[in-house]
Amino acid sequence: MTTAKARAQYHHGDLESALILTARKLTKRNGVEHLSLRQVAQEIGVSPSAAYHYFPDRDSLLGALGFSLFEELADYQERELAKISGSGIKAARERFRTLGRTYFEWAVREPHLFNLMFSDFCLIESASQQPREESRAFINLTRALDELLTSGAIDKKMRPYGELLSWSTVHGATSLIVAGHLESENFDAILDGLEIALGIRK
Amino acid sequence: MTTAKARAQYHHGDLESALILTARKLTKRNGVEHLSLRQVAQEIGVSPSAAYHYFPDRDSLLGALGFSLFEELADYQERELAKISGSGIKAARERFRTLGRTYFEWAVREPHLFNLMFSDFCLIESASQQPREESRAFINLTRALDELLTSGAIDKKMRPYGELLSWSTVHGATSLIVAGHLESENFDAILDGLEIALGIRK
DNA sequence: CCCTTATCTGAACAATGTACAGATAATAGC
DNA sequence: GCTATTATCTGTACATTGTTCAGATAAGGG
Repeated sequence: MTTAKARAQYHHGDLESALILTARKLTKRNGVEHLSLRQVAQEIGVSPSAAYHYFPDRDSLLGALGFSLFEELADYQERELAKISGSGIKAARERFRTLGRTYFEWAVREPHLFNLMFSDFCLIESASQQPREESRAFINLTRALDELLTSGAIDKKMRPYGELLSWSTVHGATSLIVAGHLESENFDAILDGLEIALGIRK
Repeated sequence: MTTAKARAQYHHGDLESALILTARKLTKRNGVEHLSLRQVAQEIGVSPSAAYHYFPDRDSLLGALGFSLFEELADYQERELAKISGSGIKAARERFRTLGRTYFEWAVREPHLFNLMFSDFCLIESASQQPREESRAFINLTRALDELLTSGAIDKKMRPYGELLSWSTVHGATSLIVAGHLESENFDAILDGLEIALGIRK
């Protein structure tokens, strides 16, 4: 068994993960525009060319990072969901709101990473991935809406619009706030409006 | 009077506009990531340094371009609005829908330019500008919602959420579609959902 | 122990953003 | 109409970037 330290000099051990992780750190700090492959390599202590054994180009590294961020967001959402117990109307509504709130909170906490997720770099990546309807975040949203329906907390007429309307509204409000076109304080009001719009009873 | 052609050699005449216009052309084609100041200068037939007499840096040029795009979008929306005459419920509803539809159409036609508008480059620019509530697009939206209210076509209870909910939903759906996370076909359904949500009567 | 293979280095190239000294043209004062 | 001032643009230079490729280095199987 060789320790990580022993092979630290020439063979890194897990350079691919290190590249993504370091790219995450630098993108978080400086934004996608200012992320350079060379800086990532230097931070790890490896030559710039080394990265090209794992990614064909810079865009591809950013794509891989972007994909991992969708998982990260879903993880966070599910951790927060897990804190809510019960199965009544109140719990169903709280779960729905938590999905929106966590989406927003995550984006505000990591605006540069959020921008990456919905930039051109994640286009090819997401195309080769499963359709968005099968993503974990989308499945959780569907579950929350179904729960609202079965517990009678949502307007039946509005249920078919549930996923698309919720996602669009939450994503839109979040994007506008992150982009500086809307104040943070407005988010709760928008979420209130969405709930009323869907006919969600208190 | 000196013609533009006469001074074409050394003094360009209106280099500032030319820089923005050419930046628009190249960004439209290649996206913000691949826009280079040098290419813009070369396309105009001017040295790279010349640009620095009008913009302190590349980001600033992109910011100026971004600002002009908000005007461009508002122009397009107002041109489309002007095609709708009358003042009944039907006209009011049509005007509201037109605002959403044009927002989306413009973004789909110019995805690279749309991305620029909501990127980091337009942060400082928009901060020094008037608050978003006074932008032309926002004023038009407020007018459309007021018209829906006075003609009795919208749920009074929903009116306070009108602007924020509409803008967030339309912007969100548009962003998700432009970013490749949602199919274009979904937009009309989302707009339908928004109308029902706001209690807009047919 | 050697030899194949995966992994990384080093040097090189073109392109980029940006700074700055100097050239060129327009303009104002006489 | 001449000259001095000013705005505008060029040319050169530098550090940094993405990317390529030949070769060095280490790991692991025979």
